[in-house]
Amino acid sequence: MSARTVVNLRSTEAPLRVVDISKLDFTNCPVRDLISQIGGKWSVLLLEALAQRPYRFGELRRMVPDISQRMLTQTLRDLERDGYIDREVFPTKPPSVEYSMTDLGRSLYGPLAQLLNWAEANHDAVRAARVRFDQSRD
Amino acid sequence: MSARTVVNLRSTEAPLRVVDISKLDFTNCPVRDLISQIGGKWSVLLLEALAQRPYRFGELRRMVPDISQRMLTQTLRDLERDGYIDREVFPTKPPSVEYSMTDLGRSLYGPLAQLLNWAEANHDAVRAARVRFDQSRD
DNA sequence: CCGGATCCTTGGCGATACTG
DNA sequence: CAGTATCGCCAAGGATCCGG
Repeated sequence: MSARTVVNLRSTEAPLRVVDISKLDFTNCPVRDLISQIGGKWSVLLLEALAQRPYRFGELRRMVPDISQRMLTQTLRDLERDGYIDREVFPTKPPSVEYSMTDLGRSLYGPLAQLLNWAEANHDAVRAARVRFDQSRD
Repeated sequence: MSARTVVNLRSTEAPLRVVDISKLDFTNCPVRDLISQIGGKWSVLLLEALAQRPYRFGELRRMVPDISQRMLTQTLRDLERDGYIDREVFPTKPPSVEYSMTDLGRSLYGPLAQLLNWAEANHDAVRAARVRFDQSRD
């Protein structure tokens, strides 16, 4: 494909994002890669918790009562693997493990928090749109 | 639960997000609600495309060759239902349908674009973290 | 050209039981 | 306390055919 459509998005204040539409093939795409990870059911919740301060495994488990032990372990491992959080084992008896955010994780949490704030601020608008849509199709 | 931990997150510049940990039960949570929607496999991609300019169904289909017709229809309907995009039918022959962003959609795309920019800027760091993690467990 | 209907596969996630 | 291992469900998503 020779012709490429490169568009520089502009809002009223600043360019938002430069996108090459023809390159959005999305095989091994960074955007897809990140979204699919934090799109998991518990990732954002755990990132929010650990953005506040470090927590131990059991603390997180109690804070999120409806998460299964399996998913807590798995989600924490995935976040650790991507470099967003650190895992430190204290050789106490019984052993305890503390999770904390890395610099990369805090860097992610900046733009992520903006999106979460948007979600809270506009939740009513979205729900109203849904009601309108559902009613208009009887 | 009487004792609540309300923390005001602060980076070096500004408060990022005020979170009440004990309220993060996440049943009917706006954050979960939005993330689970745009966390779909194609939502962000279509939002990016339509943030540039309106497109017709067939155009989107050609732009994203690996999406199935079914998922294109379904994702567009979900985005329309949430009020992010508009759908306009032109009674031509054969009929054509054009999709375009609403004001709400553009408002969402602001913070979303910031996150996507972060994803692109830090993709290498994340992939490096993964390699380190995988190698350290042999 | 657009999209609904149907069938099928995959993987995310929960539940439970078991170790160091 | 902090995991691991195993099983099974179910919704997301792909393939294909049909219909206006």
